[in-house]
Amino acid sequence: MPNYRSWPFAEADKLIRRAQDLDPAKPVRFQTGFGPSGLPHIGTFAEVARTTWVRHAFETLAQRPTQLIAFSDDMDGLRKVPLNVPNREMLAEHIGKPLCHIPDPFGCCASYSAHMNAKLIEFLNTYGFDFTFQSSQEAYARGDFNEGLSILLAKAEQVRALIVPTLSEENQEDWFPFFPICENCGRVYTTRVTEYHPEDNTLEYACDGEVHGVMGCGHQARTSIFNGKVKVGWKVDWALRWYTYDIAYEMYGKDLIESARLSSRIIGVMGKRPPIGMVYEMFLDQEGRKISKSVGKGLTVDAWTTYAPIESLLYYLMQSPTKAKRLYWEIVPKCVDDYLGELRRYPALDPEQAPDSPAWHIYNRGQGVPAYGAGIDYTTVNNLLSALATDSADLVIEYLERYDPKAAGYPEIIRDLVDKALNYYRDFILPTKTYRKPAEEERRWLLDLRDRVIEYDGQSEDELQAIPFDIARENDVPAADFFRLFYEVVLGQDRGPRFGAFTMLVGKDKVADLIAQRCQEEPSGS
RNA sequence: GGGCCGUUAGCUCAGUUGGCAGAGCACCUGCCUUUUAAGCAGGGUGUCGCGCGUUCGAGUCGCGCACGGCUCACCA
Repeated sequence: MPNYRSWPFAEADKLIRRAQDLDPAKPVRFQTGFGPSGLPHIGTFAEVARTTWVRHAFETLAQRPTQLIAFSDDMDGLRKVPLNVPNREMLAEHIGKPLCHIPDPFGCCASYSAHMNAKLIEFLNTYGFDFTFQSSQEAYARGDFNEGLSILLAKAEQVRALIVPTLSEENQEDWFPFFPICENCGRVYTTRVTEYHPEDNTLEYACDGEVHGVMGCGHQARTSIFNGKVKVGWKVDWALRWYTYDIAYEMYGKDLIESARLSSRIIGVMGKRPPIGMVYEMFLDQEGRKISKSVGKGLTVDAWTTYAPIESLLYYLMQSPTKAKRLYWEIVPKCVDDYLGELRRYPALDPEQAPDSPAWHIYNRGQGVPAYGAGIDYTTVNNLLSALATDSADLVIEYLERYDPKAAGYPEIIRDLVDKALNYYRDFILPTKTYRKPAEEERRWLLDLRDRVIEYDGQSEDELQAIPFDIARENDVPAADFFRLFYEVVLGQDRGPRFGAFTMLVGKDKVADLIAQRCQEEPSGS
């Protein structure tokens, strides 16, 4: 078997050993988890993308079927109201209740978590990930966890012995792995287990706690632990999912290292082994701070894919997942160019080397890696765009194909680059353009330029290029100053393309119109 | 205090199994008799954070240390 070095294969190797004693008839399960209290963000995207790459590497090496479960913790209670959602006063009334039992603050779905789950599914589908969505609430209600819950209740003291030492002193005494949902007020964070009965899988609770200023209702009852009447606490929940679905692989951020360690010991108590785990680093913003889920700091997936090809984002996520990386716009162009470099290199790789190329992973195990032999890169397109000061993709592409005839051979990639660069130009460059008003003398020179361009009836770029030089010489103006005048007044910037080539491609009439338009505006602004 | 990551050119960072230290940007010089050029050609004396070790050979491997950052030490 070939010895691939890229990290998804290294992970797959570990998983192969882990999966040896699993039922070969069943798919090997991968999991990613989400907290539906907020909207999906780049961390979510990264986790699914990276897990998918390990999954594909594993399938390639092991030739076994796999499944990726995207698990949503929608039974978790609402602890505090997020800052970035509407109807916050309504939500405040529901603090302490499971997210799946709280109305949708956006008003369109059956519940708060249903809204977030729908967003998550939509988000992942947009990028074509293959996954099986699983709601925690549905899994509890359906009884998926009943067997595991029964074991946990029987071994509650052992679980307590693992968790309690990690808690603050005031929480140690009352802590119990199970969190009953109060059948009276519906809250899960205000209940306290008072007795438990492993022999019939029930427990007794009192709803007399407090969460963020909200008091329990005082209700007391005895309830079954099955079918969603009771959930288990966080680290126990994680172990329960691993146990129930035989999860063989799950990656997580470094902030969950300690949690994963505890969950691993809990599943050990339950009698199974934890999945292979991989720790990835957090994403940081430009100042090196962790990107928050609730605040829109740093670059979003949406922003990246609006202004650059999505493959460049995947390429970025492929690079060293265990290294903290700052995420801000300035890194994107380099990523795009590096990604294009991978495409250029790919066809020449030996079949044995190809699976270690980022392109192989990004394009579904090397299926459909597009050819790219042009020299055009994203930086080129951006520079050209700012020189041309145009919003016409066709014009830009014409220029590119003149510059590098090979570009015509890869129309899809070129078109995507231009479209994305144009989006960036429109949103960030164009609004900052300032068109200088010409002085009276300058205005005459420019109108002279316009007239001579209209009169010229040849097809020579060089002859067109000679016109501004003639005008500059005749009026005793340095050529460089005259060109800058043209750019500042007509294009709203201090640099630009060669006049001759620009005029030929844009069209004489269009250039003449632009000049006339800018020169007509009176200095007084009347 | 536990854990994780980092420290390589002015800046941002590559450096794959140990084998002559790299890229982009920035900056400088020159060129096309015709731009302040999406242009071309040149331009790098780097304590690879420090020390010790392994090795014929270490940016790379091992141990120790320093500095910076993040994360957990509430809760899920």
